[in-house]
Amino acid sequence: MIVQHDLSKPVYDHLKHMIKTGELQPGQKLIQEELAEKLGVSRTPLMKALQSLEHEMLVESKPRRGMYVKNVSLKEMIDVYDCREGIECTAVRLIIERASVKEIESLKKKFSPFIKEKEINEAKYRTADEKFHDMIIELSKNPILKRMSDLSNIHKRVYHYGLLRSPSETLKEHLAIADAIMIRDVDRAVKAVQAHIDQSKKILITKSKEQND
Amino acid sequence: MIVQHDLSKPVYDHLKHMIKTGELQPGQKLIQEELAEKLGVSRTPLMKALQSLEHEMLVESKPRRGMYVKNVSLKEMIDVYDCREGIECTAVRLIIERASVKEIESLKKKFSPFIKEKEINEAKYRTADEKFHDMIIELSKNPILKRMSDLSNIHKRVYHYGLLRSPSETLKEHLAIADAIMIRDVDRAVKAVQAHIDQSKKILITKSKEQND
DNA sequence: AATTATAGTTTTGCATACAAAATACATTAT
DNA sequence: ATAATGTATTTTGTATGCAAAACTATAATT
Repeated sequence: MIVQHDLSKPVYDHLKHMIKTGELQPGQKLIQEELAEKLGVSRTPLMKALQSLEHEMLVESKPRRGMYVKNVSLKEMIDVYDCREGIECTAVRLIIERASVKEIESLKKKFSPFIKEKEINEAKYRTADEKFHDMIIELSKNPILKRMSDLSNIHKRVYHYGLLRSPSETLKEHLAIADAIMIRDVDRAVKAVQAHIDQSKKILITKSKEQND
Repeated sequence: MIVQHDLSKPVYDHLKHMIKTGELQPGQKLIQEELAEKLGVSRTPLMKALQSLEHEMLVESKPRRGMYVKNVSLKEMIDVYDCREGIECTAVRLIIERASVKEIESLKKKFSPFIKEKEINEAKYRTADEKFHDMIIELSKNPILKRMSDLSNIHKRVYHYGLLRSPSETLKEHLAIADAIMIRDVDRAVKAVQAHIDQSKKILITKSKEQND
């Protein structure tokens, strides 16, 4: 038997992946024994992993009823976007304060492959988008901010509602953020982040209104 | 035996209280069997509660070593303050957007008992201070922001470092925040929040520098 | 005397057993 | 046929058993 120091960690990673890929569908009930057997562990480390995912809002616990893959509503998604505005603005402030030129350059590089292209590969762009926002949090070098960001990781599932805006549209905004950070202009960077998030939020609000008709 | 739907909830509350009051001291190791017996439960619901507290950064887990009451460093406290700036600015934005006049008035009322007093009772003021900041989060009516705020609840333990600033000094700032929200002036409210937090952060940074000498 | 080795103890992390709650199913009554 | 009731099954939440890791204390070695 393999000696593991913390079985719940690989289980956590695996479950997260299964949720992200849709192998576990939103709303799906997670039967402990069944899942535990599938992953080859007992219910103890499985539950520990599920609790972590619950804290990240990827999983929902209904007491005495069970655990379910979280079904993210448009309302919640809007709430998440409101939060991210605060989180990312704080992050860019900190980056401008403490990140090196090299680090900031690596930020912009995330999008350089797309600048000259006419037809942007959506999947690739989406990955770059995610990494860009992740990197903003990383470069702020604030572990607590990172944890808060993880808490709203469900925002990455916004794609379940389809791509909100075209890459050509958001690419400009992403570059504007990176450029403002590069010249260490806090006000401009904050405004660029706010504009970027607000635009996407607007789409969500429109969709939300449509849904309620 | 009393029928409980979720034993870990009361255990969680109890532990949180024990940490807040200092019955469990920062840095103290939490021995599972010992604590479980003391609280009259088994290790299973105890561990569930401890994991929740770990996510809130009130408890720290060292793998294979055990759980410890978190010892908050000045560095971390500064990180928390940086985060709270983002969180609370977002909150006041949302409050101005969606809170009723009545709700906003209740915010300011938190400090009305202190306005005319010459000598402010520190303990009472501290409680009002906590409730004021809690209420800012509540009134934003964003459950995810609330969770993020809970994640940085350790900031409430800043008092371990002594009262950072005099009530007479911060009272003005608190009222300025409330007033700006009252007249629904976003820019002013945001600036008031930033000024308030930055002032306290400055003290922390000074203390931190002193410590490193 | 200080450091290392070793035996014994404690404590963690995982697996599992078990009772109570929730759910599914079948039987009866309307 | 539908609703209601009772029974069987599944599943959760808690307790507990057990092996391996970590810790402690004592003895051995330099």
